[in-house]
Amino acid sequence: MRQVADRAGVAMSSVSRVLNNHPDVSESMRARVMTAVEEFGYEPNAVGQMLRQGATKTVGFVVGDISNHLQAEIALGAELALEAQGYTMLLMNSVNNPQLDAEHIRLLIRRQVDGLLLSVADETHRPTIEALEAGNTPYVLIDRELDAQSPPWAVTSDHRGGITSAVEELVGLGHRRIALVGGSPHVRPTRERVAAIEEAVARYPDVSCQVRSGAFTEGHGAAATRELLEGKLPPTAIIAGGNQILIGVLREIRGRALAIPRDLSLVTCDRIPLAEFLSPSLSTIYRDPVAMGRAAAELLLAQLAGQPAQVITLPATYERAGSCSPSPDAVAPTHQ
Amino acid sequence: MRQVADRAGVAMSSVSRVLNNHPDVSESMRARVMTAVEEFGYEPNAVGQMLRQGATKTVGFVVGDISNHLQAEIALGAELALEAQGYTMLLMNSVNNPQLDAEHIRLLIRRQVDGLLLSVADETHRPTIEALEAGNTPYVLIDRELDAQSPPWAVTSDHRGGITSAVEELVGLGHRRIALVGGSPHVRPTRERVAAIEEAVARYPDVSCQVRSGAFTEGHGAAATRELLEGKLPPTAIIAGGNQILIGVLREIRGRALAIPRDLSLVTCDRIPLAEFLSPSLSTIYRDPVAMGRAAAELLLAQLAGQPAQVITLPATYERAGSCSPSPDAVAPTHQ
DNA sequence: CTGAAAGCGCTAACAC
DNA sequence: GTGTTAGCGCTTTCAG
Repeated sequence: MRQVADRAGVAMSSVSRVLNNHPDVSESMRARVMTAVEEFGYEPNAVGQMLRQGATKTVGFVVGDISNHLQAEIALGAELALEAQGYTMLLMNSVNNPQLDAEHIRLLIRRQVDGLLLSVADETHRPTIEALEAGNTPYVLIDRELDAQSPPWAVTSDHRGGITSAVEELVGLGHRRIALVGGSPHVRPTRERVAAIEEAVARYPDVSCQVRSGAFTEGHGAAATRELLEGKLPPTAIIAGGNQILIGVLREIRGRALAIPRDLSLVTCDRIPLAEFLSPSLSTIYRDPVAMGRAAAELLLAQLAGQPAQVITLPATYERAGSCSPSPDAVAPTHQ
Repeated sequence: MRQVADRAGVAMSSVSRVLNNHPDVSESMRARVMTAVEEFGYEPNAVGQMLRQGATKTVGFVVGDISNHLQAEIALGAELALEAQGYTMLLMNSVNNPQLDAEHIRLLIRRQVDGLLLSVADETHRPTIEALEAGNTPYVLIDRELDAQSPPWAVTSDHRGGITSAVEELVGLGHRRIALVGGSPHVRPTRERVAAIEEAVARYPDVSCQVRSGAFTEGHGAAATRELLEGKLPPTAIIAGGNQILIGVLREIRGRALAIPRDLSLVTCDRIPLAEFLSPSLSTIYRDPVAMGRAAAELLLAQLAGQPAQVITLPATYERAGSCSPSPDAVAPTHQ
């Protein structure tokens, strides 16, 4: 910038004013400066600006695993919304390790991000909460609830609504034993889904549910499914609580040569690209992850603009497809 | 930091030395400083360090669309490798818009990233190349070839190997008309695949291929498939050049109620999570995207360390599955 | 309307 | 070993 100023024969402050569209600049000044800028192909150094202005126009995103389609779409939605407002996103994968969550939060705060978007692996992990409260960097939670001091800013999904609709349909189809293979119990989605299925089932005296929380992994999906199917009263319908879990569930079902939906009805949470081509197609509790990411970004920007805390809840809707059919129990007794 | 120095009764430079593990610090100094650091919970401001040191320990990643599973895994591999060396990743989605690629490159350079990882949408887009040559920020191409001045740093996939194996198997199964539904012709993967299928087919006088390049979209996948199947000599085997294209191809095939592999054999490029549960399972030309991302990150770090330019090529291997069977042409003439 | 000067937080020379 | 000082690139008072 010094170069540009010298070349144009003006002070650095004038160059700065021109580049920042300050109102008090004469046309002649603007012209001379711009000529010099073009001549050198000068581009302002953003790090200098950050230091001076105390703002980095950068947002940190702590995500479990970007290779998970749901999280990738959330990240996409957030990135696009942030970019539209001149912000850039620093992405850190915590591979569902709560310890890494906390380290990443600290690192991002040291890097002076203006705000954080958080989809942490464990809401109860103390170091995570401490890292957040030590810095006073604004943050928005993505489908998480933290036991923190400050009023919560978050975008959440209406998992209860989705699960409730699914359970009602399954009960209507005659299912009396429904299972949920959930992910980590330390995050909101699992807790909400568990609560919802238990409440929904409680409304029908002859319907029961079995819940297997654990982790958002194929391994847990498979192990829980095995356990359920080998139990004394195996469920006639299973709800898989996420993409990775679904894969484990499907693997176990395939290994037992069970036919969906004849032997077992299946519902999954969150859409996944090829699902429409499975036969039968999968009943899905859908939410719009790009919209979630966008909403999270907008909440963060609102927070940065000084607005009061708010939580946005987005819908999760049950979409019936071919993987659910009347329970064998409901039809079998009369025909066999 | 001033606070910490005052509290410990030492100079700021001493605090800096302690925090950076400079060899020439006495134990007593270290102790006093650390006490003060703990007391205030002091964390160094990375922006100050960046400005002073002229390095940001940040790498920019320009990606087409992070919600594409292949690219998400590449990003994951890169991020993990970078983080291990203390680098952080700025992610920008260009939604396959070459103009955005160029803008993102300029923005990242203004932000003083130490290097760039690039998976641009169009290798021939002049502004992209100009943005790269204007800054002299090191970069590594991810499966791209750019007509630039500097010697190329890149990680590439051996698409030729993968396509060649696939074609050979299909020919062995009796297929004589093979089609490739490719993505954008302005990127290396498409060019390599096209060249490979044409070369492979040229070795068999009675085998021909049809190529439909276009875009990495479901729409192109569907449109190209329709065109091929409605043509005079429809192919008996199709190779889909990517995840999105695959979806379009499958949609079109489903719409025509064709059975795979009876009516049509299908091969796809790049693994996608649920593919193993399709029936039949999909023959796939596989490459390890996490390894690609890791390799790209390592190349960039090598470049930053002053090593000479290199290109790493990773394998793409054909994995046979249920979606390929003998051609109807090969068996039909004798039996009908 | 424009220039001079201070300073954001940090580290690396250079003195002592 | 430790302190002093300068300056990374920028913007923003404050004077004029």
